[in-house]
Amino acid sequence: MAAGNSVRLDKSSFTPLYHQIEQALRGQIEGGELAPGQAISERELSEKLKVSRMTARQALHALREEGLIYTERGRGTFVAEQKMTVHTRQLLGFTEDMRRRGLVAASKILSFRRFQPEPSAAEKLRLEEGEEAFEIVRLRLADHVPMAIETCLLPVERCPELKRADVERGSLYQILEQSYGVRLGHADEVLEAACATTEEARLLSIKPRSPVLVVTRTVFATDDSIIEAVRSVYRGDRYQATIQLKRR
Amino acid sequence: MAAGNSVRLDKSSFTPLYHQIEQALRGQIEGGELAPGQAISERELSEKLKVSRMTARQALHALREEGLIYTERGRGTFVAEQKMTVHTRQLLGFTEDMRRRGLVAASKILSFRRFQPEPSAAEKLRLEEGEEAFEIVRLRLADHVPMAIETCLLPVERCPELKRADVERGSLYQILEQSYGVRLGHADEVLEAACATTEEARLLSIKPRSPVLVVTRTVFATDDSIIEAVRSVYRGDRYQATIQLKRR
DNA sequence: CTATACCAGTGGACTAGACCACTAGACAGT
DNA sequence: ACTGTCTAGTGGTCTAGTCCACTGGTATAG
Repeated sequence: MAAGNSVRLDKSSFTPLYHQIEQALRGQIEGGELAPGQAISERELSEKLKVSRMTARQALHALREEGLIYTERGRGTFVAEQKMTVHTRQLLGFTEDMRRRGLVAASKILSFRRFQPEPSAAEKLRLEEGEEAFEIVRLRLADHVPMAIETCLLPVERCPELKRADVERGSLYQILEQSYGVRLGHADEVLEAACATTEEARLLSIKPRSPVLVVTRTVFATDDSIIEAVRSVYRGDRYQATIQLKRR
Repeated sequence: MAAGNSVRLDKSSFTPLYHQIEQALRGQIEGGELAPGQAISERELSEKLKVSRMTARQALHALREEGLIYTERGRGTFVAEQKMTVHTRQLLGFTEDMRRRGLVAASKILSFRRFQPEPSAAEKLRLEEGEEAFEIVRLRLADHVPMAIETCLLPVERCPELKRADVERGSLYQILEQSYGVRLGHADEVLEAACATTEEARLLSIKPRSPVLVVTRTVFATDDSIIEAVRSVYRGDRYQATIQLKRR
C-alpha cells in the first residue's frame, strides 16, 4: 500500500495541510497500514495529495523528528522499525508512561485538598498572594505493584471544578486537556537519586533508606503559564527513565 | 544593531546557505552582538542577505528549536533571554556538562586498558567476535570534589591510536571528533537510582550504600554505528539531571 | 476624550517551479 | 565476468512569489 492513498485533505480547514498530512501518515504508520521499510516518496506524496512538494516535506519533517520515519540521501524516505523503547522523551502522565512500557497503571489517592499554599509552594506555581491550589497525593501502581508516590500541585484557577472523583477515574492530563481546554506545552524535569524516607518506604513496600529516583516536574501550557508542579518518588529497583539526546 | 548586518554568505560553498545564516546568527547572539529582545525580521533578513524568505525562515527554525530565539505571531521574532538552566538536553561530555553548570571539571584515570570484551560488553558495542575495545575508568571531579565514576567502552576500530595520555589531557568527545573525524549523532540514556557499592562509596567520598544516580549511555555516530557505551555513577547528593520535555 | 477604522509590518502557510548530489539498476563494451 | 556509463528516481536546497491572520500604532469620526 502506497503512502497517502485514501487520505482526504480538507483544504478549507483551519488546521494546516502539512499537519493534516502528518497526522494521516502517523495514523497509517501506527495502525500498521504502512509497514516498516515502506518507502514514502516526497514527489509521489505531493502529487497524490495535490499539494506542493514543500508542503509534503514539512509534514515528513515532524515525523522524522519523532523517529517514525527516516531518510537516506539519494535513496528515499522510509517507515522506521517499531522501536520498543521509549525514545524521544515526551511529556507523558504516569498512565501513558506505563502503557508504553506495557504495564497497567492504577492509582490510589492518598490525599486530595484545596489549600492556601505557603510561599515556597506558591512560588513553584507562580501564584499571587491569596490564590489557592490543589494538592493531590497519589500512590501509583504498575501491574498492581507500588511504583511511585506522586505529589502534584495545581493552581485552582486553571481547573476550578476539579473533584476527587474526577482524578480517581482518569488521567489528570486528559482532564486538563479535555474539560478545561488546557493546552500542554513543555515541561522541565529534574531527576535525582535519594534515600526513601520511612513513610515513603512503607507506601512503596520497600526497605527504609532504599534508593529512590526523585523526579520534579514543572509543566507549562503553550502560553508558558505554569499548570502543574509534580514531585514523583519512584522505586529505584523498578523504574528507569529513558532519554534520547541530540548533538547540536 | 540589526540582525544579519556584516554577515557574509558564501553562495558557492558546500555548506547550505540556511546553515551559514544559522551559524552567523548563533554567533551574534552568543557573542552579545544581538541583545535579548532584539527583533529579527524574516523579510529584512532575507533582503539583507539576498536570499529568499523561505531560506531565512529555515535558518531561524533551528535557532527557535534551540530556544535561542522565539516568535510571536503578528509581532515578530526576537532574541530570547539567556537561560541559565540547561534546557534542551544535549549530548554533552562530562567536561561540557560541568562547564554549563559553572563548575570546573577534572578527572583522574583509574584504569585504561585494551581488551577482548566478554560477550555482554561486546553486545553493548555491537562488536563482532574477536574485535577489541578500550575500557577507560575515570573518577570525575567538579571543583575538585568527586562527582562521578565513569566507565566507558569504545571500539578500538574507531580510535585505534588512542593513548592514555590523550584521555588525560582533553575531552574524549573532542578527541573523537577532531582526531578521528567521528561525527556524533545521538545517544540513548537510561537513568536510575541505586545504592553505592563499598568501592564506589570510597572513590566518591560518600558513605557506603548512599544513593547514587546511575546513567547508562549509548552514543551513536551520524551513521548510527555505536561509538561508545558509558556507565556513570553520580553522587546522589551533588548531581541532578535536567531535561526538557515536549508534548507532541 | 474615546471609540473605531485603517494600515503597515509581522510570521504562517502554501505554490510551482529550479538545480544539485547521490543511489541503484540497466546496459553496453571490454 | 568485470567495468565503466547512462539514466530515472530520490532527497537537499533554493527561489520568488501569493494570500492569510494577527499586531500595534495612527488618524479620524463621534
